[in-house]
Amino acid sequence: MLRLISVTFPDGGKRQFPEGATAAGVLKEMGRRLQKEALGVRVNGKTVDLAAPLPEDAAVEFLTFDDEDGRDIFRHSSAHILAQAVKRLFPEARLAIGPPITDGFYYDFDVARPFTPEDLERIQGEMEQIVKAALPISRLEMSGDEARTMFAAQDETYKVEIIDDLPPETVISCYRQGEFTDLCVGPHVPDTGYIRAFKLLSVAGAYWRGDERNKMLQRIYGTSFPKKSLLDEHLYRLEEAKRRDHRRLGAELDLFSVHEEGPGFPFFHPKGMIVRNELESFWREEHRRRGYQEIRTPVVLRGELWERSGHWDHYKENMYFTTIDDQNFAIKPMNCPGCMLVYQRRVNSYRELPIRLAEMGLVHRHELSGVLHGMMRVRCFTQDDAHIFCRRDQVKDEILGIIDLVEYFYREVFGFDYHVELSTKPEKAMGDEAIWELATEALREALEVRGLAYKVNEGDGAFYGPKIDFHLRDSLGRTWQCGTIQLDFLMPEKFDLFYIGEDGRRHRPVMLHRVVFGSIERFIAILTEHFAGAFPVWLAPVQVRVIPIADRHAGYAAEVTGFLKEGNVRVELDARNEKVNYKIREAQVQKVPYMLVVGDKEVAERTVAVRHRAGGDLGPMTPGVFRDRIQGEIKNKLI
RNA sequence: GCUGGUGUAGCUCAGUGGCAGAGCAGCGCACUCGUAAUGCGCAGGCCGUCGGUUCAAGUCCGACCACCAGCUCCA
Repeated sequence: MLRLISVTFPDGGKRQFPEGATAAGVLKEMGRRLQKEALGVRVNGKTVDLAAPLPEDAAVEFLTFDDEDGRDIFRHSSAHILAQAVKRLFPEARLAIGPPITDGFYYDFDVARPFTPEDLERIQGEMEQIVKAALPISRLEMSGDEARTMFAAQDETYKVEIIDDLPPETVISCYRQGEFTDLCVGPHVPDTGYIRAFKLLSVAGAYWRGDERNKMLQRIYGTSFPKKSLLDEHLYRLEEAKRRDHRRLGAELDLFSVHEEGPGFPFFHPKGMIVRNELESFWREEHRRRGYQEIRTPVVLRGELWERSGHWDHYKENMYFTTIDDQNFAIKPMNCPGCMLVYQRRVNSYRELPIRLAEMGLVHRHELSGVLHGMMRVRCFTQDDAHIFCRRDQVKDEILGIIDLVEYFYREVFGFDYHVELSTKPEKAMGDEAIWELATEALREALEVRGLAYKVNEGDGAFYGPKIDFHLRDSLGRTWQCGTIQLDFLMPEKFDLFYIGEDGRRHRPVMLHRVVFGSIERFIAILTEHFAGAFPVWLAPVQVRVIPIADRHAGYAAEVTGFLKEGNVRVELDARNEKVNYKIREAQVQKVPYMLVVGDKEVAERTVAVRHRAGGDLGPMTPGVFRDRIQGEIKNKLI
């Protein structure tokens, strides 16, 4: 008598299948489209191979390339094909790890000689053979001992190391395709023929287990898709992203530059300064409104101060030093110690707390040469810093206030998408466990109260305290830390800060470090990429370009230009002897929001023909109506 | 800092041992024009830097510098 098992589908439907049925078997009863597209299956919440036998009561959900888990299975199988190809061409290569990543996959190899671009082509060719052969992929399970023996026999030392790190009783799974077997939890697609379209993109060094003390392995990056058209689309998107790159746009729009003469020390051009100044004045206005007072502290301060603050012990690798009158001075890498001196200049009362001291502080940090990246990662930058000194019972409200401020900036004013991380105590830290615990919990609680989703970033806090980080995305999807809130019980201790309480006694304040933009440089880079250079009108270096059609219209055009200038609009007159098409093209390329074309008709009717960079021809308007319109957009910071 | 790649005109790029090139931008002249590039002309180079090989180096070799991708690190 054949036993039956019950299978439940995502739509709630149930069906019976004979015991031992697999998802692949079930799939045969489903639509043809799904049969073709299913890559794996989620059974009772766990993703497994299509070939895995189903349990008695199975809620199944087939995974395709449209599901994140489906994509991961697909890319993971792609990585195995890469490893197989490499082992065929370079039998002495040792395998490390090869996971799926957001837009593709990679595999790390230990090889005697780094891969060349020509090697990559050969590997790509070999992978094509493997795909063409459509080798069935099967799962093997064994004990840790068996697995260790097998991989040791193949001299796969990294695999052995991974196995040794697993609890001894773990059942080890491997996946085999043709002559190639890899240690892997899976799941995988049924055969190598599924990986129809793929491309190896680059090779780079990567440390084993991400630790720079370990050996550097060779990592090959690739991407793969079930259809060639999707691959082509992806490659096209990468090209498009390059057009949004802030380094390219920074030069094209004449915003900023970096030169060999100052690696990592960016130059701001007149147009870049307009964006910067607009951001700063908006920032000042908003901070005044929220009870901050602005200060400015020196860039160079005595070495002793940095010993007291703990920077000498924990941060000196990143600092620049100098000598003045035979005495040791440091260029500030952070603004906090200077700000402490300002707090300490007088005795503060509990009535004054919280004291919020803000500073657009220029800091210099020695970053490793290999990490410099346009304006995103530089060696000198301006932090929109603030240090808040408060009583313990005020901490939570202060944190909430900062979160509110960051959300207002990011979401409402700029329309950014961002994610939040909670960074905990790093290896190199000051202070004891208990104080870190207290500080970390305070931050966590604020996030919970606020209902913000966050991920925990273990060991990534500052040396003086844990932090909440706000990350923004660049055009290629890489994320950059911008805003941060850091809770610090230690620095006030080091500097013996106090306030006089209601009881007339001295009490220790708590200090919060925070930035909203993070650094003006990085923020402008993110802004540039986010808007692809087409800044909102309030930030646009040139808001309007007036374009007379022929010489005889220049007088009226100048009149219109003057009228707008008086209304505080950043306007340029393009009176060059060029065709309208030419001038419009150039204004478009420069992403100028508004172009005002004036010819015979406009002169006669005292109007301007308005063209918007995205909206096209908006028709005629009087200069007055246009000015009201653009001033409204500027005032409301319309995105 | 590490691994790989790349440095030629302001920008994008040709030039694989034998006279340094093109397009765009710039400048000049003509055209006076209606919503994304008018035509003609002229200029513009320490071929990243330093050293080596060679009769001869943009080209081959070495070191360094900068940039690009990634790793590690970070606002």
